[in-house]
Amino acid sequence: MSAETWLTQLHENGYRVTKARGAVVETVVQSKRALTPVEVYDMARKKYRALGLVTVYRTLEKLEELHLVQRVHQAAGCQAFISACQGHQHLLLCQNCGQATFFEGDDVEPLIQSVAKKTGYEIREHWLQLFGLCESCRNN
Amino acid sequence: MSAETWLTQLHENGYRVTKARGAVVETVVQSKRALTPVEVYDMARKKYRALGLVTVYRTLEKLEELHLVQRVHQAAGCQAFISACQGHQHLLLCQNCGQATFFEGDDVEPLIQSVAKKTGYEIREHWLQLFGLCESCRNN
DNA sequence: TTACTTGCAAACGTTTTGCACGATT
DNA sequence: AATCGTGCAAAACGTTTGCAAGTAA
Repeated sequence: MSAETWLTQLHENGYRVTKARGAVVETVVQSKRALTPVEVYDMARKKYRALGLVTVYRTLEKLEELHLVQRVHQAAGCQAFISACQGHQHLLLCQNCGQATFFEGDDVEPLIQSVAKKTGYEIREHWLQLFGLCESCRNN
Repeated sequence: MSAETWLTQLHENGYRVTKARGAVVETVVQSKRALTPVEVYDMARKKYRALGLVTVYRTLEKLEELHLVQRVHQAAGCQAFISACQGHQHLLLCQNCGQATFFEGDDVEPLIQSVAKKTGYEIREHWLQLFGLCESCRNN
């Protein structure tokens, strides 16, 4: 998905389209890795020098609210964000290069049903992440 | 598992058994919920007043290292810890009362194999958490 | 006795807030 | 013109570190 689409989404939800938001959105859309707010700040400032870190936080907050971005949980912490425009998806992360890949998790449904039955829970959300080595990192 | 077992484990790994560690361990072992360091601190201080927050952090670090405790990732963040004495397990969390239940995730293996095949990844770790309402919270 | 452990205070990095100025609609 | 968004500075927060005193082995 393109940065323009995201900006349109922001606009349609009553938010204004500004240079600062443009730089943040472009940075996150283009990245193949999950980025921390400071990483977004450093990268986006190459596109728009006057950008402030506070604006990065506030923009990421709005993007998360619109489900354009999702949080990535890792051993180091869970302050990293990645583009998530296709709705809820499961993540596969390369422990070497950090590259993130989404995968379909249809197979999770039966597991959820079975756990719900065994435990008496009503399950409302699930969250699955896999970690390993991507093809190109395996070959090095 | 009991607090004594944990303290023995600490001892066998070259760590000393102290009142401070006893209070932290007892608190975490007894809890059915994941606790943040500050929550552990507040609760453990009822058992040992002189306890410092720093010691809680340092003790949780050692317990995590020995795999007696595992980190719980939630929307609010990933600073909560829960007893994890049975090795790697999957968590089911009640969104209302916070109660945590472990469940077997044998069914995850085929999914992992299939993703590995499709993506070319070598998958080394996985991480699955379910969220919902526990039986007693559903009935209220 | 020795080395590990402790609590305190201070440092640190991250995230949030208050505010006057600036920009978008 | 009105409202929303901005960057700055400062505050708040969670976590880590240095250190001298205390404690387990």
